[in-house]
This record gives sequence, structure tokens and C-alpha cells, in this order.
Amino acid sequence: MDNKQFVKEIADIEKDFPQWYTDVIMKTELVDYGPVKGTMVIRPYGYAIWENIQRELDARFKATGVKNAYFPMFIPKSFLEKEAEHVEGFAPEVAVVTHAGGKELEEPLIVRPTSETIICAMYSKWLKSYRDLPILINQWANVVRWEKTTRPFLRTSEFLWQEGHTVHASEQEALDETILMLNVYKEFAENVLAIPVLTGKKTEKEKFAGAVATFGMEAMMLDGKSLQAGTSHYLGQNFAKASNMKFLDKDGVLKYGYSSSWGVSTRLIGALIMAHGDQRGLVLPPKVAPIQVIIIPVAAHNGGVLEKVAELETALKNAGIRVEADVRDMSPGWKFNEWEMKGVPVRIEVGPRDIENNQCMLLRRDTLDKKAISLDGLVETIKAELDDAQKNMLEKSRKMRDERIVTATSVEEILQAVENKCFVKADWCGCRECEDKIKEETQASSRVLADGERVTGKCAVCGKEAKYTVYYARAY
RNA sequence: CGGGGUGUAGCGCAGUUGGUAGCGCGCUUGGUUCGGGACCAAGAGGCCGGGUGUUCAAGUCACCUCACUCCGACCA
Repeated sequence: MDNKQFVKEIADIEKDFPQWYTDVIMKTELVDYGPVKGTMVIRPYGYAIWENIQRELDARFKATGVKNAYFPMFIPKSFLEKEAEHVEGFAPEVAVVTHAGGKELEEPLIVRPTSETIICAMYSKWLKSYRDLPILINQWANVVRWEKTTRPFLRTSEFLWQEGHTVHASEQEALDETILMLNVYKEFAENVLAIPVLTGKKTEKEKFAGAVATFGMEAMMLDGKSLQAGTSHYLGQNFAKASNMKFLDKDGVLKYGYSSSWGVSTRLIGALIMAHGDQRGLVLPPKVAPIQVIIIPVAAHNGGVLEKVAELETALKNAGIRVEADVRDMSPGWKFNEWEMKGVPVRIEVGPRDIENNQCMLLRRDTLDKKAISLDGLVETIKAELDDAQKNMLEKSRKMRDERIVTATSVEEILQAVENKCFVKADWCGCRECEDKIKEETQASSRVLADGERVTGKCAVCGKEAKYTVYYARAY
């Protein structure tokens, strides 16, 4: 760990955002760089965040009837080539295995960039009757995409994610599932990650390769850029046809199934860092924090301090709180800074003076407020503080985001808005040329289509009748 | 794939006109400390990214190469 305190002004954070982001990740020991370029090693502290995300998401999936399964990471190259748009979208970034067992393979294997092809191939074997539907399966896995430039959590050559793949008897059912999962993601992002998100349909340009329609959730980072934090795709019969996935329906007719797929990745950890971080480092919402409460003894050489610390730790642990006591032999100030940098939501200090007064000091990471609290009813107090921190972080993020969503009626206004680190809501005629022009002149891309009222009713680029209202932003 | 930057101790860096390796932090041992990154003393730790060349002599100069990193184009 670097000896210097990791403190930057907010202005510096925005100015040096990529560097700040990388520094936070490295100094908080979330990851290390892997020996292969573009790969990362997720260290225990970072992985614990992922485990909490997994646990919370898994419970939500299961509540909708989804079950977990696992499919192979190697996919015959020919599988990928079955769906025309899909292969075009992914071919440039797949890793291919050509040799194994000491000889050249007859058919090269691709390392999955996503598993639609292999999962649909298996589903086509399993699916016989309408009674087999719906198929609702999720897998937790790693995927490989050989991107040109990489950044820890946001874009790495290999990343962890979950991918849900469902098949349904009708278009409507599959579309309902797509939207249902999008809403699961939204609820999860807001209530667990404390990150408000915009959800909606993506434009054709931003659509998943092979999908009929893609829906996404977009989160605003501290620097005003948008991060695609999750996607849910309605695949229609595209993959069903490509892998001959048919079932005999009630009416005795052999039909193709309708499928959906949806996923979120370890990128969510990147979103947490960039949405909540401050000049001291990470700020983690309690529900995903590996350590929710850190207890730091002060003047530990004095009799009774360590005993009291252990007593409080046990009490909190028994109440189901993720708590640790930092009893290392170093100055308290050092520990304060380290655990603040690591984003622990609540810190408790216990020293001789506190014990005398039957109290302890409590510091909230999200507000940096420090106060004395009684040791009577400590568990309840801490629980309330954790709940409040969770709520406060969402409110704070939502307020910041809402203040930075503006409307625009021209390309110039869009440019000005994104320069001011804002999301932009603008009308759009629906043509690709206008979308490309905005990207070219402002570096902002369409994020999702917005519901509700038009801004002016005219396309912000060409002035023709608007078919859509779109959120634009610069994006990661 | 284009443009910049950096490679010297675990981390962060110095290293002058070429003369054979330094600082801070961390680490180890002992002692004093402990309410916002403590202090003293003694230690351990190096293929100067790699290669070739110039030279009596290269961390330093030249050429090549590799890696990392930032900024663009492409993307979860």
C-alpha cells in the first residue's frame, strides 16, 4: 500500500478521472493486473463485492423462477457462424483455440464471448413440447472478448458475469421476460448498488448483435459519462431458427421458440467505484460492502480496550453484520485512512474514554459525519446507520444525476451539455444519419430511448418530425 | 490500429558533462508510543525491462525490441 494518503480534490477527480479510477482500484486492493495483457486478477476484497452482488441477484432471479446451470466455455466455431448478425458482431473479438492435445484441431474452438449459440444448441435438443416451456436458465460464468483497449472492471479481455437465457412459446411471453429482467436489474441497481439507472430500449445502432431488440440500463458516473450497466435482449426467433430450436405446440404445429437473454458483469463493480467514489477513495453501499463495520481500537495498550473491541465485534457479528476489528499494531490514524479508502460504510472507534462513558465513536463513510453513540442498543443503532447509509447514497446519486439531465434542441446544445458532464434528452427522427452525426460531432452516443413527452417534437439534428426521444451521453 | 508518456529495491521516485547504485515509504529486529497516516536505533533487500552497438569504461549515448500506461477509433 502506498504510504501517502489517497486524497484528491473533486475537481482533480473529474479532470484525472481514468487515473483516479485506476488508482482507487489498485490502492484498495480490488484487483491486480494479470500476466496476460487486458486481464485482471480479482483480489479477495474485490471478489467479496462480487459475491455480494451474486447473492443479491441470485435471490432475485430465483424469485422469478429462473434456475442456475452451467455450459461449456469452448464453442465449435461453426456454432457462432449460424446467426449472421451475431457472427459479424463478435468475430473480431473472439479468442480462438486452434491447437490442443499437441495437435491442430479439425474444427477451431472459440472461447465464449457470450453463450447464446451453445445454449440454444442444447435447448434445441431438450425442447420437444410446449410443456417444456418456458425454459428459464441462468449461468454464472466467465467470458472472453479481445477488446482493443482495456481498463479494470470496465473492459477486460476476460470478465465474470451472469447470462440468463430463456425460451418461450410466444413473442409476448419472451418480450415480457425481457422487460421483467430489465426491471429486476433496475431494482437491484437502485436498492443494492444505490445507483439510479435509466432504462429503455436501445437504438438499432447500439443493439446486441443478433437481437431483435436490446434494452439497457445506464448509470451516470461522477464525471457525467454513462456506463451501460446491464442489458436485456429480446431475441425473437433469430437464435431459435439458427439452432433449429422447435417445439410441438398445443395446436399440433411445430414452431420455433422465442428467446431472451440478459446479463450483468463485474463491470457493476466499476460502476460502484465511479458512481460513489470520492476524494478519499471508495464509498461502498452497505449491501455490497465486504466489511460493513470496521472497529478500530484506540490506545489499545490500555487494559480493557481490546476486550471491549472483541465484545462489540461478537455482538455485531451475531446480529448478522459483516464486521471486522482491526487490531493490528499500528497507529489508529493510519487505519482510519486505509478503511476509508476501502469504502467501509461505518467505522467504530473504541478507546479508554469511550469505555468509561459507555460509548463509542461512529463515523459514516458516505457523509463523513462523526458522532458518539451509546453502547446500549449498539446493534440496533448500527443497523439503522447502515440502512440510512444505503438510502442516503441512492438519494445523493439520484439528486446528482437528476440535476445533470438536460434537454437539447440542436447538436450544439447537445455538445454543450455533454461538455458540461450532463446527460441529454433530445428528440430524434429515427434515422441512422442523425444518430451518427451526433456521435461524430459531440462524442455522445444514444444511450436509451426515453418514454413520455417529446422535447419539441422535431429531431434535434435534421428538424424532421421526431419519432423518438433519446438520452444521449458520452459513454464508457 | 494511430499519437504521446514511462520502464532503476515490494511501492513511489532521484541519478548532472559516461567513471561501477541512491532517497522516501514499506519490510525485519529491539525499544518507546497509540483519540486522524508516531518516534529512535540497527538491519535485509538490485541482471538499472531485454538485445545489439559506440567506448578503456554505459543506468546514462545510438539503434532495435518487449512491456506497461494515457489519449483517440472499436466495444459489456
